[in-house]
Parts: sequence; structure tokens; C-alpha cells
Amino acid sequence: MRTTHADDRTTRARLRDTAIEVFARDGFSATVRTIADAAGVSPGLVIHHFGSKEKLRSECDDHVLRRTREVNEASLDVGAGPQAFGGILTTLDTIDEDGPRIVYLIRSLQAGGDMARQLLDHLAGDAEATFRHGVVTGTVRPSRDERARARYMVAQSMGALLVDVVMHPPADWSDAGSILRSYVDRVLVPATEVAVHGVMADESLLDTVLAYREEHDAPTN
Amino acid sequence: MRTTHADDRTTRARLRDTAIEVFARDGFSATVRTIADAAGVSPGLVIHHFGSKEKLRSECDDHVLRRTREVNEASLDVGAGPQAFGGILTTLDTIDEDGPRIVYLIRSLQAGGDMARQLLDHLAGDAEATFRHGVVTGTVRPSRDERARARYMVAQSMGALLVDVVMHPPADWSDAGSILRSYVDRVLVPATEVAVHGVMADESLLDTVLAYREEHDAPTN
DNA sequence: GTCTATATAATGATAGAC
DNA sequence: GTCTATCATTATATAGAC
Repeated sequence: MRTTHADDRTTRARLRDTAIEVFARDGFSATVRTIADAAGVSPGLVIHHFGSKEKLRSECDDHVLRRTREVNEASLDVGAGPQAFGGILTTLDTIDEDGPRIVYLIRSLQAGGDMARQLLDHLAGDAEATFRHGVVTGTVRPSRDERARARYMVAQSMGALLVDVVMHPPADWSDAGSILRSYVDRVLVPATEVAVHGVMADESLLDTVLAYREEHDAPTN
Repeated sequence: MRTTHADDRTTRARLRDTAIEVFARDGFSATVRTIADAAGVSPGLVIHHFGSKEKLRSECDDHVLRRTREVNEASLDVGAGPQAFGGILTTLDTIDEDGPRIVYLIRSLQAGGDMARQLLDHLAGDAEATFRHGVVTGTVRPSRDERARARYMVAQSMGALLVDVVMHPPADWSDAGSILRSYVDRVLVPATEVAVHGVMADESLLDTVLAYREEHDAPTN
């Protein structure tokens, strides 16, 4: 923000967007050289603009996170049904314009780190709000611990996507639409079944677990 | 297997076990030097035994996978209740003897690759068998697609663990027991709630999704 | 079997010309 | 702003002595 030349910003932004694409395509072990090649510039220029690879990565993180927050905020009003999939169904509509961003998010979740944690916190907050609203409306079952459930559901749905990607490695990491569509195709029915009915027919299991917890550890409340 | 000296095996095994520990503790980017240091030998010796870092990694994979299959097979008879957690509750009993193996598995799942895929296939097969049995017994609800549900449940439960580790990074990756215990502590109640009752109170959601699928794509059956 | 050099390759980062 | 060297570091892997 302290750069003297006004043209800087445009180049920085272009470089940053290219970096996001390459990170999404090749993973975070992608080299500065690869990014520079993809942008049609020299490796030195990339470092010249961002100081280091780490700072470049950090700027990609910030940008992706910021845009994701914007998009999520905009789509929060829309549908309350598909949130069991972490907003994937909503995402599929706009997938073509910012596919790299979505894949970048997947890779961040997989790689861990601070940015992933912030993203998850954000998603968990949204989920909790949505669930609480659903409980009031009557579409969602109440939970003994709304906060814990929301976090668990986010972990479950995001995690299922991560593991699915391991089970079925995308032939082309550049095609976010294809990745998400094939995932939804595989899980839509079982996920809905489980979300609506659960898996266990024996309801006493819940009592068993609650009793187990009561005696092994002090309850969180 | 074509080594001339009989003593080789002991050293190889010791080196391999050390590598598993270091990979578990530091991740797969751990260097040959670190592994050699941990084993109290020179980096050259490690390469001398395994040919390359990649082959060492491969041997660690094979060993961990083989032992995991053995353990799972042995514990399949025991309890049918906790399988929603991917056998974690069963695992917690023997956690002290082979903690590194468990953490190695987590890191493999996170890193992806062939070994993770084999592991997931194996888990999915076990889960499907357990679920089918549960359906007959009456403890598990039937599904429209048992195979897809089993795979989804494995992805969900393993993935939830992966994401939880990102949300709450372990202070000490060497302490598998602590990692798993804190995870179970966080999710036991919400996971059981969801497994028993599901989340959605509105049962019509399932019909909506099934109808959606009917018109957007040919059913898998 | 094991160690001590050392070769080799890749990568992030710097310096200075243009 | 951008490029062309070039450096410094790090890691795997090799070679040969013991």
C-alpha cells in the first residue's frame, strides 16, 4: 500500500491471480518459477513485487478468504436447504467464474494452517446461525450443543469432500466444476438420507453415549 | 528380499520404524537426515538400505497398511456401535503401543496418494459389511445404496477428523492418544445425535433431492 | 554395514543492467 | 517495472574408505 507507482497494483493483482490459479492447479509446492512462467514474467519480478514466496502466498490467502466471505454473505439469504454440503450446491452456479478460488480453498483445507482455520471458523459461525434459524423455523432438529454440532457438521461436510478427492483424484485440478459435480453426484443421495434420518435405527445408542460421557468426563455445559 | 546379509532385515526394520515415527511427527516433508539422526545413523546408510527416500516411504506405507488391516480384522468382531467414528473408540484402547501408526495414517489421508486410497477402500469395504449386518440385525437403517452410503460415511468420519486436526492443531504430534481423545471429546455427543436422528426435521427434503436427481441425471441404479 | 566426503539438482532470493 | 545473471541454501543420492 506504500508503493509509489499506481500501475503497480494492476501487475500485483495479475500476478496474485495467476499465483492462485497455479497454487490451485499444482498445490502449494508450486515454485515461484512456475508461477512466473504462467504469468509470462521472470521469477525475479514475482519476488520483486511480493518480497518472498511466503508473502505472495499470504496475499493469495487474504484475497481468497475475503472474496469467499463476500460470496458466502451474499448467498446466506438464498437457500437454507443445501447447507449440509457446505454451500456446494449454491457454489455450483457461479463455479465457472471463480473455479480456482474454490480449488484453492480445498487445497488450503488440506494443507492446514492459519488461513484454513479462519475459513473453518467462518463457516462454523455461518452454519450455527443457519441451524439456529432452522430450529426456530422447525426445519432443523434442536441439538444439546448447537455450537458443537455446527462445528462438527462443518468438519464432516468439508472433510467428506477432502477425502472424496483422495478417493477419486481429479484428472484436471483446473476444472473445479467437474470436481464438485462428480462429488455431489456421488454423495447427494446418501448425504441426504443421513441428514434426514441418521444411520442408526436404535435410538438408545444416544442414551448409551450420553451415559458413557457422564461417567468418563465432566459435561461441557 | 535379495539382500545377501541376514542381519540386514533387523536394521531395515529398525530404520523403517524410526522413519514411520518421524513421518508421523514431522509430516512427509521430513528429510532423510532427520530420520537418520533419529535412528542414530548417517543419512548415507538410510539411502544404502532403501535405495531412495521414495522407496523408504513406500516401505513405510506397506508396513502401516498391513498392520492396520491386521488390527482392523481382529477388532471387526468386537463392537458394532462405534463404527461411526471409523473405529476410533476401538483404537483408543491400543493407542499407546502403536500411536505412530495412527498418526501416520492421518498424515497419509491428508497427503493423499495411493496408500490413502487403498486404506479408504479397505475401510469402506469393512463399513459396508458392518452396515449390511446392522440392517439385518435392525440396528442400522437401510439405505437406497448401501455401497454409496458406506463410502460416504467413511469419507465423512475420516474427513471430520482431518478437519478437526486443522481446526485444533495438536501441540504434540507424537501423542496420538491425546489427539484422538481430544477429538472424541469434541464430537462424541454431536456425532451421536446426528448418527441417531439426523439433522433435518423436515423429511420432505429427501423427496425433494430424489426428485431433483431424477430430472437432472440418470439414477446410478 | 557403516561412515565421510562429495556430486548434483532444485529452489528461493539478490544485484545490477536496461 | 522488468529482465538476466548469479548466489546461497537445502536435499537427495553417489563413491569410496574403513
